[in-house]
Amino acid sequence: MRVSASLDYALRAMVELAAASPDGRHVKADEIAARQAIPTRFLAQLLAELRRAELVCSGRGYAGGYWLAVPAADITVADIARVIDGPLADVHGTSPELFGPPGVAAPTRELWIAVRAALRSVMEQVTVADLAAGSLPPAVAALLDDPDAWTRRGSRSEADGAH
Amino acid sequence: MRVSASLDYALRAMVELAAASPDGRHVKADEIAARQAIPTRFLAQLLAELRRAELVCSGRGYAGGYWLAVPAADITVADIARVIDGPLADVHGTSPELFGPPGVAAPTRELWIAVRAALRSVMEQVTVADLAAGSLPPAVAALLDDPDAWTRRGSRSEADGAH
DNA sequence: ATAATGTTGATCTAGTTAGTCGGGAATATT
DNA sequence: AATATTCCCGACTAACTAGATCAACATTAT
Repeated sequence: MRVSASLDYALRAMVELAAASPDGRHVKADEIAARQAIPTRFLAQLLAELRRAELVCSGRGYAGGYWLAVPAADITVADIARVIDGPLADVHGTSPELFGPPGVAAPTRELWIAVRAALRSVMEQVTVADLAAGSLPPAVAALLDDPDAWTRRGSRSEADGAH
Repeated sequence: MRVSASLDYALRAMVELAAASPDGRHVKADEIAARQAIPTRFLAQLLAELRRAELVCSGRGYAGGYWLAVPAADITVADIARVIDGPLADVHGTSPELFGPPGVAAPTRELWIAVRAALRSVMEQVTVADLAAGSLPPAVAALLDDPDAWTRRGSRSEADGAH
């Protein structure tokens, strides 16, 4: 899974807005761009997409800026990903359930559906409120308990047992 | 997560080889291409990559073709994905654990690590032997029990409770 | 008015994806 | 030895996407 720059930027921007939302503050694009080291013009495009998707609101002029359109606890990472990157999972162009590999490879369809389900189990559970508060939901945080989760995996597995 | 044509093709080719492996049969590229509706020349490139990664072996001439270099039960989907597409997860260029988002967005790092862990929990568990046999490991098959896993998700969540 | 801010659409570059092609090298059959 | 069959390798292309920038315009508080 490749997390695009757009999604990373958009998510971080949303966390900034979530952090400001308890006070009802409006945050300017420039402010977010500076705090998160995001190219200003590029961020503006992303915020426009989020606005059209009605995840954020905006206002112009002196008191302008951006703020969340709904409570931070109601916006999941998956919501943002779908706005910015389209469907969570697709198998070279079609969605997994419409994908029909022939012959003996037919079960790869179930594989991709399972992958999507696994992805959803994280991305639909974590909200921008969680991220702004710095605490992931228990079911997700549990994935981080395994110290193995924090290490990069080599090209080939080393946990083959005897070989 | 976008599953590239390359990964889809390579995985299906590996399942074909796994299905032939109990008999020790060599399978020709053309044969796989025909059975799986994959462009022949393109498939040949992918098989060459898999050979360089020592997942398959090849031979030329009349009795030529491809066969698995190791038992099908030792080759996971993640192994193939890493050969064809590189690391399972990266956050616009760097691996999740090296990623250091500033300020209030810092916890997005843990998010991406959790996403990677979720991905691994499927892709490192399923082997090409499982796929060739048509039965996923119990822990993965459990993800498919929820009928929700089989449906596409709309742009916005409908499970908001009251709103 | 005017300065600050968001909005829109065009544009640009570099890289990736998906795929093709030609010619060569190895191997088994005849 | 000749030949048919198969894999091997590198170059090539066309289309698309990602990432980013810019100019001009619209809106709003002071």
